[in-house]
Amino acid sequence: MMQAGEAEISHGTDMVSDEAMHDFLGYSLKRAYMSVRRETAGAMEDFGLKVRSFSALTLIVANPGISPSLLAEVLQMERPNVVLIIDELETRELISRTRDPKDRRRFALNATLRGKHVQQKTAAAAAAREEKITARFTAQEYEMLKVFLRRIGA
Amino acid sequence: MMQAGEAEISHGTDMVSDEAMHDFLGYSLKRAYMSVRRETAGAMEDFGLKVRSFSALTLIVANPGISPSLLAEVLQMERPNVVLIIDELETRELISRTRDPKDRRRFALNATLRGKHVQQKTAAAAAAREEKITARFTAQEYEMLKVFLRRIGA
DNA sequence: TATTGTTATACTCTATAACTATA
DNA sequence: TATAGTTATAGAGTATAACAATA
Repeated sequence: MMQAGEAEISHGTDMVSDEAMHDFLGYSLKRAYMSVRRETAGAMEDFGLKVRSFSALTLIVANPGISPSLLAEVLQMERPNVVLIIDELETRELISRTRDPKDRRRFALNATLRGKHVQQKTAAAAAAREEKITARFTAQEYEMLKVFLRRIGA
Repeated sequence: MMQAGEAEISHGTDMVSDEAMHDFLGYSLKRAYMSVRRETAGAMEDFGLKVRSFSALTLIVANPGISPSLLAEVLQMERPNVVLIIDELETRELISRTRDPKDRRRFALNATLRGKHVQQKTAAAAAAREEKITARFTAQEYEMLKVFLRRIGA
């Protein structure tokens, strides 16, 4: 069954659609995710951040003193990849890396004043872009959607 | 605000959470997508298919005679990448590639009998895995979720 | 012994440029 | 001149193995 707004592509006399794949929740989720990402990634790049750098910076702002290992766990990334992101954020002086005196293996990550500013600006720009999409929902629908997504997500 | 089921990770006396990122729809969508994908990717690999090979095979089964270019457009992939997937499916004799006599630049892609069988088995296995997750929803909730996702997706 | 951070590396996925054959 | 399919390649993003410092 065809749904309003679905892209159909002509194919001889017929139409081609991806309807068969929409039987899978994963496919619908990916399409939705990619659609939102296309919007927000642009906003983040305007401030020199990739999506994952912005995610890391946001979590460091929200969780001052977090260690790289915890950050990797929360973001569901491997430790070596987190190191690269932290390097980038530190080079741009958006965060600082200081030894934890209680456990000298660990680093405590903290956003600099500049980092906090960049995070705020970028978050506002990304949120504005998301509103292009979330405007398609009533407040009640949007709340339901968020609840549903968090019921699925790890 | 913390929500039921959210992962919290201890961090000194505090807890670390990714709550700040859930302000962004894109983040919640990605978490949900990755969660479903982890389930279904395993099922597909059991039948020797990657997620994208399965998607291509499914669309070829559903749209007999589709061309590589149309397949790329529907799957939102670049043409060169589709060629690799088609090569793989053809080598495994799951699809056939025949010249379109009306436009000899084009190929018509069709699933072989074997390809149709593999697609059915894989789809059933993937659907069974998705049910682990969709069981968290009432039928009504699940229908709403699908409608919401298609309202977002391209 | 185990863990944190790190380095180097490999693998997958995706994107771009340029070619050929057909139109 | 434009399009379909292809090739080669480059760039992200992600994953694994192994090491030094610390616990």
